[in-house]
Amino acid sequence: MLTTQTPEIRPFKVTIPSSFYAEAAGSAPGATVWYPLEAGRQRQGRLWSNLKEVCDLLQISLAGPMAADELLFQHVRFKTGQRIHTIGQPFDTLYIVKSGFLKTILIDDFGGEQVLSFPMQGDLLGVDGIHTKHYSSEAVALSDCDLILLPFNKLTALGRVHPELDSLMYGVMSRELAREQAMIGMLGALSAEARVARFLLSLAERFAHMGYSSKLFNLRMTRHEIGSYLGLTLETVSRTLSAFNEIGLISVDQRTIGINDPAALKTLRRLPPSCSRAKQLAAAKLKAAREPAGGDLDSEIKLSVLI
Amino acid sequence: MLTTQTPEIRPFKVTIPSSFYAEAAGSAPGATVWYPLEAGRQRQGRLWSNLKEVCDLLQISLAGPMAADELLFQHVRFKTGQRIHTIGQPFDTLYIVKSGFLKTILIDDFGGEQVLSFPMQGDLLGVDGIHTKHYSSEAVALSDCDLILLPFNKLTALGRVHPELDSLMYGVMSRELAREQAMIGMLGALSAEARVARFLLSLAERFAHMGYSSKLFNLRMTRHEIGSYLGLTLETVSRTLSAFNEIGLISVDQRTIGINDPAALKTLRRLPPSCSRAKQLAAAKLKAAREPAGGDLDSEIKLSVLI
DNA sequence: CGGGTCTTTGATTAGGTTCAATAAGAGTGG
DNA sequence: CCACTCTTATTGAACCTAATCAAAGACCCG
Repeated sequence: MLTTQTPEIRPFKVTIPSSFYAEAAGSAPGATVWYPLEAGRQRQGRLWSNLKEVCDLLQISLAGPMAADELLFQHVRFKTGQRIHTIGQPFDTLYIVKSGFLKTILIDDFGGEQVLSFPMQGDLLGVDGIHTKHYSSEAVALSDCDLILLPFNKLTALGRVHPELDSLMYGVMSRELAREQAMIGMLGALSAEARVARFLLSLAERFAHMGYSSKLFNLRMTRHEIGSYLGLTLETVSRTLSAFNEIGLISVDQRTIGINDPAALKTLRRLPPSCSRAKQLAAAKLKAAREPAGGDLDSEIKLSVLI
Repeated sequence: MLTTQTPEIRPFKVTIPSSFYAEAAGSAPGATVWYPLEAGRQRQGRLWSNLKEVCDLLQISLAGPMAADELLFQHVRFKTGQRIHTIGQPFDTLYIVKSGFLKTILIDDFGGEQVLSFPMQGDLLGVDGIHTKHYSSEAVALSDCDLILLPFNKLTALGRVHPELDSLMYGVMSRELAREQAMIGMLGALSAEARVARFLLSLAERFAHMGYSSKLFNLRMTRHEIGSYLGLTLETVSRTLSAFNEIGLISVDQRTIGINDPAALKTLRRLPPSCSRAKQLAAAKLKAAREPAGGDLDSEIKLSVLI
């Protein structure tokens, strides 16, 4: 299962040749330059980050004095649709999202993809690969992305020189774990509406933290991907969004979402019947139509409903 | 939310006074004795484990030579029903399960508990507390338990002396993360029957790994707890178990489970209609009764439905 | 413009929850 | 030891949420 090399056909291929990673082994810990940059590749934007930038990005405060600019971490860019890593691929590096939006997925026993998370700025990718030395999930760019490389063997080697790195990693992994626990809690206990509401709120919070508006933003993912993430179908997601829109909690226009009533979204457990009233009425009509008790009115209704 | 000190009344109280943990801070890294054992407490059984035992328990192979018996880890025993840690409690130590069975839970926005996992031999507890310095979940003993203490500040301090410890921790945390991802995948995608089937199989595997029978074992948790864990109601769990029993996949007698057809359980997606036949027949009857094409029966039914 | 994907909305159905009643243990105290 | 209670488990019936099936509209991109 873990050895699958994902024979599926995908829209894009990873453009970084494996040789790009090949030189990771065998250089001294603490070296300031890790990988020769391939000639002419991805020169736009900042290509390196120091430890401070990495910590800021991860929102982790590093105890003790930092190793300043001694440690540099290389960036890589991915275009929309590209895979960062695939299931079963040998694990060697972690990634921190500097900018852009991604999804991580699991391929279930037959072919269907299950969305696990939507990483964005400050999130860490690839942690699931440490244990088995193979990635157990797949990461795909939903927009053009700028990722910071954290080659894992380098990281552990550096951990011996700069122990604060290990603390940093513990913190990040623990946060990830707690986040997944919250996700499990949500999937286990909440209704469809509550899931969608919380999803929107969590997006809003994350956008706010990145300096974007928490009141108005664009979804980078499809309804299908949202549904997969929330354990719902795309139709249910769409309907729920429409319902929220109708009662004014949010404003929906395709992938543009306006958050109008965050408080209501936060406390929402089930949708007040006022909005599903139409549905209920229709159901009542049908019911009434099925039990005619004799009468012309009844037949009329039956017609209007059935035609 | 995280600051909740769990005001709920619980059947048991933690018997270890907080002063037991108070001396964790401020001792030298690498010390072989960490905590004074309270006089007369829990002397039965082995009280200390060395690093090798810990690694064996965690099923993690430690690269490089081990620090032999220099590092000793203290055990603590908990009785059935006791809480190991609660939500919001300051984080200071990790626990490895040496023997016994537990559950970890989340308390959702109103009071209901959501089961996150059923830790047993070799599992690690408390990792979710590292990031915020407060446990974000609660662990409860489902049977008498023997846990190994891993005071976290000691662990990080020791990591500087014995870097293999950090690798060990990365591996364990990564495994935990991958496990939770699989859980999310399951909750998002599988039917009730498939969830129960997988749950039984995973229990069987874990029992087998501990040297117990994978064909016959006792559940340590209630139907309610299983349901919470799987995102189902206790009734659904009970019914599914009964259905599996009826078609011979398993044998159920209260909490004693016999696994008869592991292969079928593994590949099961939805239950073959043969077993829900009774349900279908009943439904068909009702349907037939509801559409009698005119007659006295109609009014009768209407009455019974509307009143 | 046309073909693709994505989204919305409707109608129907099925799987799972809820409510309810009963039964079986386990523990407690007389 | 038995009656009593409390928790846990089983089973039935009705209801309801969300999935499924289906069709049409919106958007994007070559």
